[in-house]
Amino acid sequence: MLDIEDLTSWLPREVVELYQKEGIRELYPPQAEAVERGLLEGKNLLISVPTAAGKTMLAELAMLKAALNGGRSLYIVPLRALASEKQAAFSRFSDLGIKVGLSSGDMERRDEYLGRNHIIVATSEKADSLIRNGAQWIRDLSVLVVDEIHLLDSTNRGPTLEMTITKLLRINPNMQVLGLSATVANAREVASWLSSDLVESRWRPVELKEGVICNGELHFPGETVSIPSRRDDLVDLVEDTMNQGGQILIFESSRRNAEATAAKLARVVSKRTEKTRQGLDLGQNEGQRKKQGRVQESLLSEKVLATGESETGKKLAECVKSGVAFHHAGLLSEQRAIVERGFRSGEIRAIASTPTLAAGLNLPARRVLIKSYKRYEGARGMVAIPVMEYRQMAGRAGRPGLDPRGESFLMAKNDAETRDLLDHYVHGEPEEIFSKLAMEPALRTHLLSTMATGFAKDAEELKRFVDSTFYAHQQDAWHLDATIETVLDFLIESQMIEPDLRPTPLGALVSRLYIDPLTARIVVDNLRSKETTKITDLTLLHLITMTPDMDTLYVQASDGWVEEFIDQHYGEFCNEDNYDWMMREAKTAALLLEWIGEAEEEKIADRFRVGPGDIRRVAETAEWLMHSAGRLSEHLELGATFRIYQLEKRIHFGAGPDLLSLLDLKGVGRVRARKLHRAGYRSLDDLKGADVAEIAEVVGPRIAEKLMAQLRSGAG
DNA sequence: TAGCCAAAATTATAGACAGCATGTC
DNA sequence: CTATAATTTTGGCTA
Repeated sequence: MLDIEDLTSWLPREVVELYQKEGIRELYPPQAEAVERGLLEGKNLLISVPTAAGKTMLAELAMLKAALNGGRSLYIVPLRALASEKQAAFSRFSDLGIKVGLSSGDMERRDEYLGRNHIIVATSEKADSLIRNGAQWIRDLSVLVVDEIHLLDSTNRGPTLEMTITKLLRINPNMQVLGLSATVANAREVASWLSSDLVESRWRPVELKEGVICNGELHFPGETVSIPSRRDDLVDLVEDTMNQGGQILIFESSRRNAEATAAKLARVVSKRTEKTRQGLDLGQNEGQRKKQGRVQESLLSEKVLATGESETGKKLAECVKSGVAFHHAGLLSEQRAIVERGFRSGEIRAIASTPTLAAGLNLPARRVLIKSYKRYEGARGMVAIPVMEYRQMAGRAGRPGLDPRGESFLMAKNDAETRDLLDHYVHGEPEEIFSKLAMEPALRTHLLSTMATGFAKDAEELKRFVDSTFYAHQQDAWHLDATIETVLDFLIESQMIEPDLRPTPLGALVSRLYIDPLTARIVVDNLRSKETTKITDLTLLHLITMTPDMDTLYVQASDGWVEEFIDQHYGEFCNEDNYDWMMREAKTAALLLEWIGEAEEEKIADRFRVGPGDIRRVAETAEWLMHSAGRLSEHLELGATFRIYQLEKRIHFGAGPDLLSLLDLKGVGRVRARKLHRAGYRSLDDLKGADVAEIAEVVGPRIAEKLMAQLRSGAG
C-alpha cells in the first residue's frame, strides 16, 4: 500500500492535499504499482484494470506533474459525452492554475487557442482532425493519455485511434504515453507496441459477484441462492433489489425490448411505490425523502415532456413517473441526460438500456441484469457478445463507497444455458484484440491523410510509417500491403494523390474535411454527370445519403411507400445500382426532405419509425456532408455550390427556402422565422421598415428588441 | 357462425465520430 | 446466408 502522502516525493504538496480533501488516503494497489513502475518519472505505461479501479486518477497525476512543469497533455476519449465529463472533472484543478480545454465535434474553441491549456481533452477523431489541420501545439506534448485503448479492436473507429496514436508518437518522440485499457488477453502486445510497461490487475474497489439467474435461482460459482417469490425472474430480481434500497441496470439487445421492459416494470413498480421509496438509499431522513421523492418525480417526468412531444418522450415520461426509465440512442441527448441524472440522484431506480450505457458514462448501480447477451449482427444473425463486452456491462455493478458489493447476472432459460453462461462469461477470459487497420475503408481515409499531412512523402516513407502501426507490430503485413495497393490506386485514380503519392489540392481538402475519400468521389462524380438544371433539393439530399459517411435508415416491411416515392421522383435521384441500398437512401433522403420542409419532429418520428434522437443525428450528419459537398463543388467549380450551401443552412435549421434570409438573425430559428414570415416579414428589409411593437406582436417584446438591435447595427 | 386459443407466419433488429462558426423554443 | 423474440395472422375447434 502506498500512502497518498508519499506522492510528495514527486508532486507538490498542494496536489496531494487536493486529493486528501477528496477523502483519498492511500492509493489502490494497481495505482501504487503504476507509481512504482515510474508513472511520475515519465515512463510509458499500459494500465489494464477493471472499471473504477482508479485509472483516471493515474492519468491525472501524470498530467498534473507535466502541467506544473509547464508541459501540455492530451487526453483522448472515445465519446463526446465522455470528453465533457472528463473536462468537467479536470476543471477542479483550476485552483492549481491548471487550464483545461475541450475539443470535440460539437464543442469547439479555436484550435490554436486550445494550445494555451495544460490539459486538452479530445475524441480520437478530433485529435486526428487537429493533426490534419495543422494545429501547432499538438507537436509539443509531454503526456498522451489514451482512454479505453482496447477500442483499437473496433472495426469502425479502431483504425482512427491507431493512426492518431501512431502519428502523435511520431511527432512527439519524447512524450510519455499512458494507455488505459479494460482487461484484454493480449495487453502485453499493446504495451510492447507503445514501448511501455504493463500494469495488469483484476483488483476492484468494490467486490463484484457475478452469476446467472434462471427460474428463481441465482447461480454463483459454487453456490446457488433462491430469490423470494417465483413468478418472473426479471420482476422478482428488480423488486428484490429495490426492497434492499438498491438500483438496477438492465441490458437489452434492442430498443424495443428496452422500452417494453421499462414499461412492464413501470406497471409493476408503481403499485408499490410507497414501500420502495422508503428503502431508497438517499442519505436523507424519511420525511424529506417522501416529500422530495414526489416533487422531483413529477418534475422529472415534466422535464422529459418538455424535451418534445414525441411518442418516445411520452412513453419515457410515463415510465419516469414510476421511477423507471429506458435508455437508447433514439432518445434526444437531453432526454438521456435527464435519465442519467435521475438515476444518479436515486429518483430513477431501474433503467432498461441498450448497450449505450455499457460503454458510455460512469453510471454504476448495485445490480446489473444482462437480459440478453446476444446481439443481432446483420448477416450473422444473433451473435453472443464478446467476453470483453460482458465485463463492460457487469462492471457497472457496485458503486464505490455506496454499495457493500455489486452483483451482476446473466439471464438463462434452462440449466444447460446456465452452465454455458457461467463457463463462458463468468469464468471466461476476455478475448485478444486485433488491429482493424487493414480494412479498406479505414485505409482509404488514413492513407490519404498520411500523405496529405506530410507523414510520408513517397512509397518508401509510407512503408516505414505503416510499419510503426499496431497492425504491423501485431500481424503479418501481407494483407495490409495488398489493401494498401488497392487503396493507393483508388486515390490516384480519384486525383487525390499524384502517381508519386504527393497529395493534390483536392486530396488535401478531402483530408481536412475529414470525409471518406469515397464520399468525395461519389459527390464529385455525380455532380459532374448530372445536368445542373436537373438538380433538385432531393437530388442533393440523395447524393449525400449515397456516401459511406452517411448511416442510412433501415427499411422495414411497413415502408412500402418508399418504392412509390422512388417512382414518383425517379428523375431526381442519382444513379444507384443496388435497389436495397436505393430504398435505404431514398428513405433517409425523404426524412431530410421533410425536415427541411418544416415537418414536426413528432410526425417525422412517427412516419419513419425512428426516435427523435435519430432525426437529429441524421440531420447533423447530413449538414456536415452537405457542407463538405459544397466545399468540393466550390473547389472544383462544379456549379452547384451556392445551392448546396443554401441547403446546408436549411438542414441546419430544418427550414424552408423562403426563410433563408430571416435565419441570419440571432435568436431566430425555424419556428420564429416561420412566424415572422407568416406575419408578412419576408426579408430583413421588411423587418427594418417595421415597428418594434408590430414585431413584438409576433415574437414577443424581448426577442423583437433583440432583432431591432441587430438590424440597426447590421445594415447601418 | 361467432368466439377462443394455439400454432404458424411475419416482422424487426446497438451505437455514434467528423466541418464550421456560434446561439432554437 | 447463419437467430430470436415479439407481434400478428391464420386455422382449428367448440358452443
